[in-house]
Amino acid sequence: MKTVHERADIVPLLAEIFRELGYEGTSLSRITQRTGLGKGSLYHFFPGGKEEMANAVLADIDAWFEQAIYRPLRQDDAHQAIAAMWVNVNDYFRSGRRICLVGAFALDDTRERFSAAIGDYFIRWIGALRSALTRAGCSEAQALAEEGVAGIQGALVLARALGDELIFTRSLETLAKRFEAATR
Amino acid sequence: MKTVHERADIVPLLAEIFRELGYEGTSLSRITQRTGLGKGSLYHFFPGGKEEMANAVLADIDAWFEQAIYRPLRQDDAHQAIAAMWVNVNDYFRSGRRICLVGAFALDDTRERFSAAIGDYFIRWIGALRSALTRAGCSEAQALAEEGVAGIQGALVLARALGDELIFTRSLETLAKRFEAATR
DNA sequence: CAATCATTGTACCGATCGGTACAATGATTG
DNA sequence: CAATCATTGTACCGATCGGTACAATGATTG
Repeated sequence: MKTVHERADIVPLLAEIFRELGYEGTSLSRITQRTGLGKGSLYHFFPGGKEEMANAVLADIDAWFEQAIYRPLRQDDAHQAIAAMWVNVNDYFRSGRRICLVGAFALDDTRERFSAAIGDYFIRWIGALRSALTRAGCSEAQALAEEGVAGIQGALVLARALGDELIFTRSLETLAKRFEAATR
Repeated sequence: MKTVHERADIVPLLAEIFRELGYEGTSLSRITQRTGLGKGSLYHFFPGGKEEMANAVLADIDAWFEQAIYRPLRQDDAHQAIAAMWVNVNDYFRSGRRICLVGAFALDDTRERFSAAIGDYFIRWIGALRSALTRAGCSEAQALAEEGVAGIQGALVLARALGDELIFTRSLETLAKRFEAATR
């Protein structure tokens, strides 16, 4: 028997595995188990092996954030885009049950492998958020944008460390209020 | 030739290795290289292997935070203790060049192995900080304490991701100002 | 229908993994 | 000085690592 897959369907599965196990903790045998794809298929779609898989995942994540978060922040109504960001981020990270793969990669030496993609992700997020804040009339837009993105990353760490979903959503609400106060 | 070591001298070396490579990324051969200790010594001091080494590191970290951060926050003058916390944290994390091992462990599935120690670390940090904030007259002490600890963790992620030391120190200063505004 | 070619499963590779066994070493103790 | 015992270096273990080779499969194309 032979099941045929498409590369695009595999990337989200890989993302979830890397998220749970980290780059070093993700072995090809685990990938085989959880995706149902043999090594033949895996290396057919990703000739560069594990590193190419991780790069594909990072590109996929970047594309999602670009269309769902960054672009609205840059182009749409500033207040609405910022408000939408909190909602979308809460959904995307499943109220803190899901972590940010980019943030996790940044913490250990897998950062060296993907430093360009990792730096880009945060630079663009902060930049887009600063843009919206500036348009909304915030005077210290850069500092507040950094604080917002850092706050989200920190809330993810706390939520995972405490096994507490509520703390993530609660942290986002606190940040949202602070942003509202700074843009009126 | 034979060099004799003590267990207490090894733990900080192990801490630095785990910090850089993560739990899964830290192999015994890397430990051997960087500590200069052979497997014989390593398993003599830590019969439980890698897991016992990580536990020893976590206990060491906990002890340092207890005496340098938590206890002052609980017992000393609230304003002074909070102000000292920002300084000590900035030093300890080397302005963001060093990461928080506990936070990093929380993000992937090494959390399962050490969940008790990881949860404890953050519970006690937040608790001690809340205690100081309450004594200083802050009305929303719990929320602000969570925001402070999360802010530090997030700032570490950002500093590493951007390879920017300044952002960490700057984030701490922003948090410090917010705390001062809330306690007067 | 025949030929092509993307996709797959399996067998296999050397290197490294975490861990064990144990004799040699040498400081400490009586 | 002799005996003890913590500490060490080395050889070795099976399991798993990431990766390669390649024949078999089967959908797509002409």
